[in-house]
Amino acid sequence: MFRVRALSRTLTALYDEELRPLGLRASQMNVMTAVAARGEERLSTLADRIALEPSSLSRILDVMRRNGWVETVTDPDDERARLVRMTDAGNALYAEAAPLWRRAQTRARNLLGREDADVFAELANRSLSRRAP
Amino acid sequence: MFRVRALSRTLTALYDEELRPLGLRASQMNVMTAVAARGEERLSTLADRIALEPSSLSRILDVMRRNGWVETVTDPDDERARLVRMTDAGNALYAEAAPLWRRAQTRARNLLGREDADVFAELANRSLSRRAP
DNA sequence: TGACACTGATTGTATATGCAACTAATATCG
DNA sequence: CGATATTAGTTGCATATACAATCAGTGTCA
Repeated sequence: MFRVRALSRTLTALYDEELRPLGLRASQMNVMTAVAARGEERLSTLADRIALEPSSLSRILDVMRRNGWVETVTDPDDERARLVRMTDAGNALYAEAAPLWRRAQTRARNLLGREDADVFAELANRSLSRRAP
Repeated sequence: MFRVRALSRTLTALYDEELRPLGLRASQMNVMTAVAARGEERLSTLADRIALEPSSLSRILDVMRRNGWVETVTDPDDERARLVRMTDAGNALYAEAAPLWRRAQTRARNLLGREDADVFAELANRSLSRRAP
């Protein structure tokens, strides 16, 4: 547990370092990747998909909205819900971030060891899908 | 990377939940375990050992000190340095936390899958020892 | 349809975390 | 020795994260 947390801190620092030139953080990249992949999506659905509490996601979106990378609109089908979507600026940034992200991935793989990284990803996938009964 | 972070959040929530009756958090348990294992130790050494920035550790220790679980004294051999040690209250709490911790461990192993958990721990160990060149 | 339960999101509060800047103390070098 | 570089911690600032409480819509059921 301590190990997973330490690894999480270490990897986050590594990715943050690579993304710093764009003023983007790992947590935001996480959200951005999810939004970019799905297009418009509800906050709660998104939160669930990336294993974040809605309240945490709400806070992260505040920052991203302030930076003009995403926007949130009220769902016309349910006025309680908010739909999250990328802005043009967000998409542009996302494209810029891709190579930096890949560089971070490479560094992370080197840190973990090339084969171990795959095993790791696989295990994490299984664990996370098993989560949330 | 997202997966490691998600797993870290998930596990942290699980451990926090078990430890909540004692008002203890996973991050604090991490520090407490390290201090209990080593006895008196410098903040910077401790920080390095658990892969935390000194500034982060400093903040965590503030809370723990406020709760009376640890104390920090100036190192007589180097007045810049601070030595961290457990208090009696801290040791008592640590003992109380042990069974809750074990319960959390069990739940975590079930979540990860018994064998996978071992592989995971092993991989994380290797990665972390490889860290910090 | 009107009261009440339920759901989606936000906000209050607290801790965690890290980088950069700063302070205090020690080490180093001319 | 004294100026300077280095090192140990702390603090300012910003973000991340979660739980609990709250607010605002929706749904349900008598």
